[in-house]
Amino acid sequence: MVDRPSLSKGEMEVARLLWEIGPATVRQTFEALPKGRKMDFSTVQTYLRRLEKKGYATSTLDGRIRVYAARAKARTVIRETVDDLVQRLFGGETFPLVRHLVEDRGIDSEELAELRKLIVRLEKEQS
Amino acid sequence: MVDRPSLSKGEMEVARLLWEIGPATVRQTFEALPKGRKMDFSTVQTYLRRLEKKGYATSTLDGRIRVYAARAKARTVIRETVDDLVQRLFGGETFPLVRHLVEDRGIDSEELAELRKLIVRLEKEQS
DNA sequence: GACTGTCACGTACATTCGTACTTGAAGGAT
DNA sequence: ATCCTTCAAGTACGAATGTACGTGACAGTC
Repeated sequence: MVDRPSLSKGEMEVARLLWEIGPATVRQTFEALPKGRKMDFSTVQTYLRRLEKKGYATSTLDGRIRVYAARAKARTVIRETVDDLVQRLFGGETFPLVRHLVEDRGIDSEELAELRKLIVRLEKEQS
Repeated sequence: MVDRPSLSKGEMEVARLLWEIGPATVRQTFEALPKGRKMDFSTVQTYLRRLEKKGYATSTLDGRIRVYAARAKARTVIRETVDDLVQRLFGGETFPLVRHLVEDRGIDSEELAELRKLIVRLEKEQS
């Protein structure tokens, strides 16, 4: 397990874009920003550079254009990040966070149904 | 809605302690650290000071001892913090985080059962 | 009443973060 | 050939962060 410095908030946003759109140039990443999320082109560039330095991405030159690709798997990074949050904000307990999510935030009925299925499945597996 | 600067990771840990043990001195907070979590006494002190400066805590002098108390409600801070994470790491979608939590982390059967009850209740409410 | 431990409070300091500008090369349009 | 656009790469820079030390006041002990 590589031990990477953890992601900063801004880096997280850009990393997510990389996972979403796959290998991409700075411009493509920049353009993948959610509307309403204003961030300078060169800021995106900086984040990508930092992601690479931290080991979360790689890049290659395609001609004179640099293409960045995620290196760490989304799932892994999510696990690490959420673990950290759970430790710090919930003292290591997962459940309160789950409760907060389903109770205090809008989960629509479709998602609720899906979630219920998931739980039933897990309960079966566990027994 | 007071608009506070967001909590840093270290501040989060200490804020959580304050919520957990209620109003407390630096020493009490320090001693409430989970075993294994080594943090200097004066580091705790700094975090408490910063929490106050950011508006998350208040303090009063009791004799010559300063007592800190949480000012922002845990629930609110958790909502803000988790909102931010969901935005950045999941593009605003709550469900993937919930799924990650119940799927990829150890949720024991007791918690699963409780969660199922919770969902059923929410489904009733929603209809 | 000198010594020792405990605080509050101020200060420190390297690192990381957020956010961006500058410079110079390269490629396309005229 | 010249101009504009687009990049890469380097640099910038104040604020926040993690982590802690120093100093001076007070309190309890011998």
